[in-house]
Amino acid sequence: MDNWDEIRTAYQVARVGTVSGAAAEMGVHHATVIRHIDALEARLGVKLFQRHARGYTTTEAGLDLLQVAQVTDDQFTQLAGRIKGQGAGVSGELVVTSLGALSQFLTPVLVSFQDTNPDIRVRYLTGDRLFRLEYGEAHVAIRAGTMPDQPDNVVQPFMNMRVKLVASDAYIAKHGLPKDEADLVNHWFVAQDSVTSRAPFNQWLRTVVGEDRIVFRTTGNRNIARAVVAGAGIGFLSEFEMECHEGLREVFPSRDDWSGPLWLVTHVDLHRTPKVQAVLAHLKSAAAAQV
Amino acid sequence: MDNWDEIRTAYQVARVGTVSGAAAEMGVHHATVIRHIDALEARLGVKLFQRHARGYTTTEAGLDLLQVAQVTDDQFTQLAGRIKGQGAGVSGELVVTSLGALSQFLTPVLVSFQDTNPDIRVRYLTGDRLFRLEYGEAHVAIRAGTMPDQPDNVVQPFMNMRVKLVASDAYIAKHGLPKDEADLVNHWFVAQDSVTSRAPFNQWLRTVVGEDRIVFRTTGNRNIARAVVAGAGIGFLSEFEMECHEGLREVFPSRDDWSGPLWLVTHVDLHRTPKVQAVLAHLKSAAAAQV
DNA sequence: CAGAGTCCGTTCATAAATGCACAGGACGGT
DNA sequence: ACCGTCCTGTGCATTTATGAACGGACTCTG
Repeated sequence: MDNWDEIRTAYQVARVGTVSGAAAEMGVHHATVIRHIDALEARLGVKLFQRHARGYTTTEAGLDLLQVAQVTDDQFTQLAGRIKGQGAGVSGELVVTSLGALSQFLTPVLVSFQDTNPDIRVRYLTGDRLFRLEYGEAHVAIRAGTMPDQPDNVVQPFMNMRVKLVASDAYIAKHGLPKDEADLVNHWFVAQDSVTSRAPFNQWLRTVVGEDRIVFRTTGNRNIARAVVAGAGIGFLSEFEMECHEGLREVFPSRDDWSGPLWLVTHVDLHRTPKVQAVLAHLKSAAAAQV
Repeated sequence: MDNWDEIRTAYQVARVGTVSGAAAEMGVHHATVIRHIDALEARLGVKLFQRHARGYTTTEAGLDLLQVAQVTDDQFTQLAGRIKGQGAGVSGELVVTSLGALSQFLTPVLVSFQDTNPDIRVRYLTGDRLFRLEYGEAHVAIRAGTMPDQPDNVVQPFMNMRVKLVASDAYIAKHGLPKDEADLVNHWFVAQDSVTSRAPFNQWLRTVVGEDRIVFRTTGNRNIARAVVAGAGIGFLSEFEMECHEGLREVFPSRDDWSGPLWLVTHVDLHRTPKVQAVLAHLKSAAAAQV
């Protein structure tokens, strides 16, 4: 049973009772209606209507079709209403993904967004795996590093992820503070496990101190923070992450070339929707307040 | 929400996940699928899918459409099955209409037809008003008189409605039996109220005896029979009607030119269906058994 | 009984949807 | 790293569906 348009035509004829009336209802020529009915009946092998000069009368099969198509028409109308309304309002699911390092900052922001938009259901995804916008896995992604330039993505600058070079009180008691930048080579460091990390502060660290000075490598910012707290060495931590650990002290003033930009990335198909626009505005105002 | 075919296309894309797959499923070119989706999204103002090189992923709106259209597809499939099967089998309603005079003969025939086809629901309509085949009011009509020649009707000879000239015992006791045809002018008659009746026996009666000899006119064969039983005069009764009244005797041998032919009439749209064919065969075999 | 108003059905010109071919991009296996 | 495969997207030729117009039949009403 393909060709749903013919069913719709037959439905209108059954409802109105005449070919002309159905044609006017649908805004097409009555010859089109006749052709649709003829084609549908030929395919089914059963007459749906009895033709006479006063109009078309349904047979039993036509009556059956009328009842089924009536339900379909109602459901499609409701569907159209839902879909159109859904595009307009700020409701439904909102999926945001980011680096795990940002959860400390993003979570309260998203909670307050949900608070001002009660119809929103937030899903905040962080993970090793990159959640891909083009597969519909997220509405908004927050990416770090160089500006993404995927063709289907809309990219906006978000904020700078400022990092600080910190050490625990235990480490300082044992090794002291670095006197200046040149003194760093005499200290021990905690860093990302991936040697090829393209984060600017990691690249800076690789150029300033040798690889052999990095005595503790691990995956994930959370583990790095734990290692620094435990006194394994000096490490880069985001300012958000510092706040939730005790006994950490900045060992060196922040340099501008450590901080990498963060990008708000949305898929072009979703970018214009009010929902995405609302969350983007909320995120940007939160970023402005942060500075 | 017009253009149900585009909904169907979107449904297939949502189900399969790729434009190419949906196109193959529907037997059309994938460019057609893309155009349908674009048109539907433009009309709704909302993206139904996120496009990427690996296929199409549903948005929330697309998922909603998928669920609604899934139901629709099921219902249309079931509908097609019902309609096709209904054309094939002998079931559902069967509407037969005839002169009221034939009910004595037709009713048991139709009962036995329903007995051998338990899925049939018989509606046997008799009435003053002519039930019209072209409006779908009946599947089969039994008509008397000259052969109907409406263009959309299929006409078959059915049987001869034989009538007998009868009188009640009470009448015979009072007026005696007519000796021969010429003696009829000395008797009294019961006949149809409509002077213009074109039934052959009525025309014969009008030529043989004068109008003044018809002392009792009424409408409907049933009332004529009652009048004859009551002794109002001699009258024409069908052989079926004679059987259900006591004290009636034939006063004159039947003439061939009294009997008018009966016709089985069906609408051309319904004539080829097994249901109509089955009841036609049943009626004709019953007529053959009658003779 | 006649005329006006509807409605269906068919033919031909036109507009619209479809199919085709090709290009470009992404992914996976070798 | 390269090649093959599968996917989407677009311009152009063609088929298909649609629209316009006319004729015929019926019904209702005055």
